[in-house]
Order: sequence, then C-alpha cells, then structure tokens
Amino acid sequence: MSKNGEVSASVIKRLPRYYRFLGELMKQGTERISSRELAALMKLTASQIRQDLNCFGGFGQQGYGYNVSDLHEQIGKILGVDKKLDTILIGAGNLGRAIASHINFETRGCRLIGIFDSNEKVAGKAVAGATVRHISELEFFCRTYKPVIAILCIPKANTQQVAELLVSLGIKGFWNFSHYDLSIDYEGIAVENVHLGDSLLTLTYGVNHILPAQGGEEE
Amino acid sequence: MSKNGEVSASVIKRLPRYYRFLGELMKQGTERISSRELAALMKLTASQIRQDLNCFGGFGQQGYGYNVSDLHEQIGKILGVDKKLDTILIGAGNLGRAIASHINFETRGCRLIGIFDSNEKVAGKAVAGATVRHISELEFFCRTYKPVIAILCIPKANTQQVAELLVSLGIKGFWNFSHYDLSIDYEGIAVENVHLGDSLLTLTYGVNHILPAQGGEEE
DNA sequence: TAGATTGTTAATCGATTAACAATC
DNA sequence: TAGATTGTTAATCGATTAACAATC
Repeated sequence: MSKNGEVSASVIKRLPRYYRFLGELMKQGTERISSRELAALMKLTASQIRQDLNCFGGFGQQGYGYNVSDLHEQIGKILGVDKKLDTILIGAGNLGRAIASHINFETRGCRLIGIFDSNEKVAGKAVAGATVRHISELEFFCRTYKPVIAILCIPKANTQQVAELLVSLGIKGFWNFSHYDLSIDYEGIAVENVHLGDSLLTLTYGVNHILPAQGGEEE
Repeated sequence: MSKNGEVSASVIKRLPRYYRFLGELMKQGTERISSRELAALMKLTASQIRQDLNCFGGFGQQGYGYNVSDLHEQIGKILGVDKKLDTILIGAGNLGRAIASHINFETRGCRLIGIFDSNEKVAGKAVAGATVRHISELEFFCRTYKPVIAILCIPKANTQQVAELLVSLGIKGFWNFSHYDLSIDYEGIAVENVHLGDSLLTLTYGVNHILPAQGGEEE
C-alpha cells in the first residue's frame, strides 16, 4: 500500500470528492478538520477517511486533525491537477460542444488543445473559444502536439477504430462518452466511461422501485 | 433476495450494461447464450452473471443457457423501460440542451415533457423539439402534469433549493449534473449523481499514474 | 500533563468466485 | 441416457468499520 503499491480503484474514485469538499471548506475559511467532522459532512465514516488518506501518506496530526488547505493541496498533487495534460475532443455534436464549454479543464489537470469533427460543415466553427478542425487533420495534429487524453463524443460504431488510431498516436487516456465499452480493449491505457444512458436507466429502476413501494419495501 | 427483498446497488448498477449487451446480441441475431459466453463477452465471470440474474428470478434453463431476447425483455421490465416516467429538465444551458437532445429518453423508460430555465432570454426557444419555459411556470406545470423525474443542469448554488421545491411538488428521482452532492439530503428519493468533473479528475489520476510508470508499477 | 485525534492493526461485513447437485 | 449449463450453497477475497496504541 501507501507510497508505491497499488491503491484500490474504490479509494481513487473517492479522491475527487474529498478534493471537492476540502475546496469548499477552504473557501469557507475552515482551517482544520478532524476525520470525524469531515465524515459527518460527507456522510462517510471517520475510519474510512483515515484509511483512504493513509494509502498516500500521513497527512494528519494526532490530537489536531488535518489542515484543510494543506490536505487539499496534497490530494490535488496526488490527482495531478498541477500537470495540465494536453487533451483533445473528438466529436463536436451536441454533447461534445457542451462538454467543451461546460467543463473547467484546467482545475482538473487538463488543457483542451483541439476539437475535431468528421462533418465538414462543423469544421471551422468556434466552440469554447477554439476552432473545430476536420478529422483529417487529427493525425498531423497529434504528431505535432502530442496530446495524451482524448474525449470521445462520437457514435458507438466509430469508437473502436478511432480509439485504436488514437492509441497508436500516443493517447494514454480516454474520457469515453460513446455507447461503446472501451474499458474492455486496452491495457495500460486509462479509461473513464461515462455511460449516460446507463446512468439514466439506473435512476429509472430506482424511481420505479420507490414509487409503488412508498414504505412497502424498506430503504 | 429475489422477488421482494433488497437487491444490492452493485447488482442494480450492472443491469443497464446487461441490457445493453443483450440488445446488441439480439440485433446480431443471437438466439441463446450461456453465462460462460456472456461472461467472456462482457469481461465478467459466469458466476457473477448467474448470481446477478438470480436476484430477480431464474431466467435460464439448465443445459441450454439463456434465451437472449427473452432475457433482454425481462431485464427491461425489471428496469422499467416500458413505464415512460414523465421527466422535466431544469437548466437549458450548454449541458442541459445537450442532454435534452442527445439522450434517447424513451428507450430508458422516460419521457421528457418539459424544459425550464431561469433566463428570460432562453425561455421560448426550442430545444429538442420542445419549447423552453421560464422557471416561474415550474410550479403550475408540475401540479398539472405531475412529472416524477427531474434532471438538474443548474449551478451548484441553486441546486439545494430547487431540489427541495421539486420534492414538495412530487418529484421522486433526480438525475443530478450539478456540482452539488444531492444524495446526502433526501431519503426515499432516488438520486443519480453524474459528477463529470469528478470523472475527469479520476481519469487525470489514471493517466498521471500510468505515464511515468509504463511498467514501473504493476497493472 | 491531559485530551484529542491520528495511523494502523484486527474484526466484520458484503461482494465475488468457486463448486456442485439439480435438471433440462 | 449423456452432456451441458443452470440455480444455489459454500469458500474466498476485498473493502469497510471498529478498536486502540502511538503521539501531537
């Protein structure tokens, strides 16, 4: 564990949330916080917080707790928000354009440096302050600027081949909004699948199983 | 377990993915599949698939496996894709408009019946074939049409109060895209948080910890 | 020093995997 | 009937929680 060995995915998935809450606390001017207080705020157990943080080192101090801004900075470093990884977005449709303009890339350790689309009509238009390039320029662009992250907002049918091309061009991470399960195909490449359809279906299940129950089933 | 008792969240989260893969298999004309074959396809274990499915009943047949279209239909019913829950969307900014036009609601058991925004200039414009209404009409609209799901694409600062209003107006489920952790505050209400920022940060971590390693750390 | 709270080990809980008898 | 594959119970694994000695 700790410094070198593998940190489990469950822990890593919680880091951004810690980072977010600590950022809030900082804004509010909170200087120190104990694992117990943070646990109450985040609806976790104090044990879990201490376990999670100790995967990366001892950030606290016995009898005192954790220094909020210090811990925030430490977790930021662990996540890599200071790195600004060069990122490209493929697919400037509804969703792609919204992602480009809605997400604050810089605060998540990324820098959006290019947007690509296969539609000639979209190419040339401005999105989020950048000009959309035609997909035919992708290869030259990647060889020149060497982006490491690709955001995929393209139809399921194209995802596999586009991803393969991008891996060959040096992409190390995919933020995948397409309907295709990328995780399956590449080792040594980081993949975050955002399956919005699956998420909505999970909610549908939840609502359907609350509605008729209303006290029928527990929870 | 099975019919009545609680099915764990881990199982439920996997249902949409099963549903998706079975839909694909159907399209390809596959008639039957064994848990072993499906496991190979989805990169799961056959055991897990059989365990998961048996939370809801015995859909298979010994010596044969599962009938693809039958299983697809069964899972669809469990999720509730046939119900078409009335859904409203709050916040017609970049992301809200993209969600409205990008998501196929009908195939996820929902029907988008209203879009609202607090900006007078946005109200009246057409999005995804519907007209955006001013937020002041929300209360009347809900009392009249009784939607059960609300999609929140609004700033963090407004989320809490809007959600409280919506709960009082009968909303039973939130698909929350705002930066605010809704899950915390309501029992008996289904919440799916889509924290895109957290997802990107997780990817950033992944890429930063693959890049320098490249064989240094395992996995 | 006494009080508080961490870091860490041990205990518990839940989820995943393996095994196998039931059965189509 | 023999072969295949499920449904289900038992074993394993990992993640969460509890406990407590270390220490600020």
